[in-house]
Amino acid sequence: MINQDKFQKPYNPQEIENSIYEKWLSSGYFNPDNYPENKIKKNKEGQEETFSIVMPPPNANGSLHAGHALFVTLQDILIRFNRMNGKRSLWIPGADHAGFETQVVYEKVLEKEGRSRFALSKEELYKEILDFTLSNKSYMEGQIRQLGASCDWSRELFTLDDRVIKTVYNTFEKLDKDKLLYRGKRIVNWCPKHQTSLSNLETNYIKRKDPFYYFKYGPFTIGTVRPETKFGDKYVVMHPDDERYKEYTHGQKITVEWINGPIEATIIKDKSVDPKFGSGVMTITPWHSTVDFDIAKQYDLDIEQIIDERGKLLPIANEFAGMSIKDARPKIVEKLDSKGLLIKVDNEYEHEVAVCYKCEREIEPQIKAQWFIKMKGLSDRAVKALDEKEFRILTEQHEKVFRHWMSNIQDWNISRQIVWGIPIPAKICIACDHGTVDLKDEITSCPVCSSEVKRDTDTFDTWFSSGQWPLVTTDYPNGSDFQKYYPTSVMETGADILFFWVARMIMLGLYLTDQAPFKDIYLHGLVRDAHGKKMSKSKGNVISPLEISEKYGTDALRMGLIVNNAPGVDMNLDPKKVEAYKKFANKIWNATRFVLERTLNYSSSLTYSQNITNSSDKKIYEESLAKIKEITSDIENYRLHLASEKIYDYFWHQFCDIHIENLKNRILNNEDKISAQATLLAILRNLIITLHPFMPFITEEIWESIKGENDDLLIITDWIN
RNA sequence: GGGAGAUUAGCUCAGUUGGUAGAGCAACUCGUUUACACCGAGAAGGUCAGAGGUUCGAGUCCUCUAUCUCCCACCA
Repeated sequence: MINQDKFQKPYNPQEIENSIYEKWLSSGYFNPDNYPENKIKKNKEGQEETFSIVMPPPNANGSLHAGHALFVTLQDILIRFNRMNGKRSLWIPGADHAGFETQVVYEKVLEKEGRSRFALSKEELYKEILDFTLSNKSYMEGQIRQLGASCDWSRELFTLDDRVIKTVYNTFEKLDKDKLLYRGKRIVNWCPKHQTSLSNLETNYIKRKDPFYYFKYGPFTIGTVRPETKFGDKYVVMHPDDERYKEYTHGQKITVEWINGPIEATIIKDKSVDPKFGSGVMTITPWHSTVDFDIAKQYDLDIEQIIDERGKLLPIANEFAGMSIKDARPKIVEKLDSKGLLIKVDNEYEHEVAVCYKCEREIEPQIKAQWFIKMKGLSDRAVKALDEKEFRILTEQHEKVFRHWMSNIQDWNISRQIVWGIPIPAKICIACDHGTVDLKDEITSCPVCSSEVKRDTDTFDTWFSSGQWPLVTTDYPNGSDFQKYYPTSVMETGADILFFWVARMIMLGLYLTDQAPFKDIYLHGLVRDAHGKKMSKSKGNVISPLEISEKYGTDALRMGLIVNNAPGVDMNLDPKKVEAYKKFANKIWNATRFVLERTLNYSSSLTYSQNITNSSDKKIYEESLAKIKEITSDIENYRLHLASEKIYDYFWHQFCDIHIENLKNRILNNEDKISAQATLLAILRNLIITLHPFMPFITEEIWESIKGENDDLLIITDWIN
């Protein structure tokens, strides 16, 4: 029976969205276990067809932003489409504790309250961040629901759940056994503010002009922007073929006057020095420079720490000890100048300095004992998998970037000196600093020197555990989901975390299962404001997807996010565009009302197309089916930006503007009326089905009024094929 | 230093395998005709950055130039 009362009022998304979502939830259809058996497609081998997506777990440390709204929309469209196409479709939601990211957010909270993380014990800090994260997590889940995500909440996983930790620990141990893990004293990117090491990906480079100083160093001239590191410089390096310095030999010792009096310097000849840069001579500071460290290691030179973890000079700096770099630099230059050792200053020197990607404080390279994963073999396997099409990257430009990064990969530092994360299960020798993997917490003495050991206090880089996300969410290695849904169908996420996350998931997935964790990779770009500007709080141009959704409706927001927004490229979100799709929702609503008013004598959907007898009606019906076929093919090939545009255009400018306009006169004038009515109803029904993945709320609401007696919810209704 | 990409209507962007350019917004004219003014009808707007080339045919493929954007990276 058709209920048309509700169509007397304009469409109001706020009134229906919550109840529709509740209806879906109580139907159980978000969970593929509840999929009606008779609808499931089987492949040639008689196996059920499945479709699966692992949701990139949003960081549980704030509200959802436009990027989240975009990925929810894209993934929900794919899931709904495949669900309607007879596949058991699983979308696994999650929440990310987001280690360093969240700790940084929480430190800002502390700062506002005038507190410091360093005044808290590790346990206290962990507890506070956990409470903060869990409350954000439930808030965030509500927002994902508001966006219409048809994910299976019964399978939701948090990145600190026991199942995750267990898998991560086993992987850590396996890497150790396979000799892909080592603990090494190496130069790491050290952030003096956050007091932790960072991976290369967590550093940015900013262009800066700094004074470049030339100093007299014995018979040589050396150049530097960092005089404060030069206290311990007792090696002077030049290219072996540099004619200017041929009188000096490798290993030769000379005495030079330096900052705090005369020192003995040793000549090193090494090809890494560029004779064309400056004077072609440099001194090295191995503790605080990667290049210098490599040279020092090669020739087995002494390595001395000059600057501590807080960015202050150590006792080696004599009268400057305890001073910060910033304060000390001009004073050191002054002293060198007064000793007649300053030759000149170039104030126009432009270079790039590494900074912490969160606080922009200059990275202070330090030598630290950290856990590293050898990446070369893992990356080779990933590239081979790509070559052999074990998975594909749908956007060509990203495939190129991926290959480039993979072939230049470096070992991965997975240790972080923060409390908010998964503790590294290892023991460290107090005497020799040797690290031993110890999942069961049973090792009490160092296997190398038998000395006492302590627990490693570091935690894993978040991305080490996230890198195993498709495994843990499908319950690797023995869960039935793992058998059924791994490898997943598609990984849809932001192009900005291609290296952070996608690359690591591929490498770890291949390492553990010999299968890439997903078949297709769909990457979306950044969501910018209406004029292509990056959204930022300071610019005040942040568009909250939840506000937009409340104002224009979730369906309109979803359309605004995807129509004509091509995969892989940055996209602009213009509220005016969303408004246009709010009008579209209203158009759909009114068109439905009109069609129902003129066709009330039809109540069973099954008879619709059978009553199309007029030959021109048949033709437009066939044309509508052809259009749907085209749209279907676009969705199957991830061209959602085209599919959404086509369904919009067809509904409005063909179905409404032309077909309804023409047929309504025939109905009024009683010319082949039944065929005209049947045509309108049949096309409307098919279009509502086709629109559903894009605009799930309004279509489900309309479906209630147009479905046949034997039809279930639209979410589970068969696609038009 | 290395890499990837962009340049199409006033603005923001589509254009899938090469076949005489499309959408939304803005602006213009007309229209309240009984689904819808959150509307309809109509008109306007582009030598597809520039120059060469391949082709019967190029926004689409190739080369170069200009401008812009992003990513990666241990040159003192």
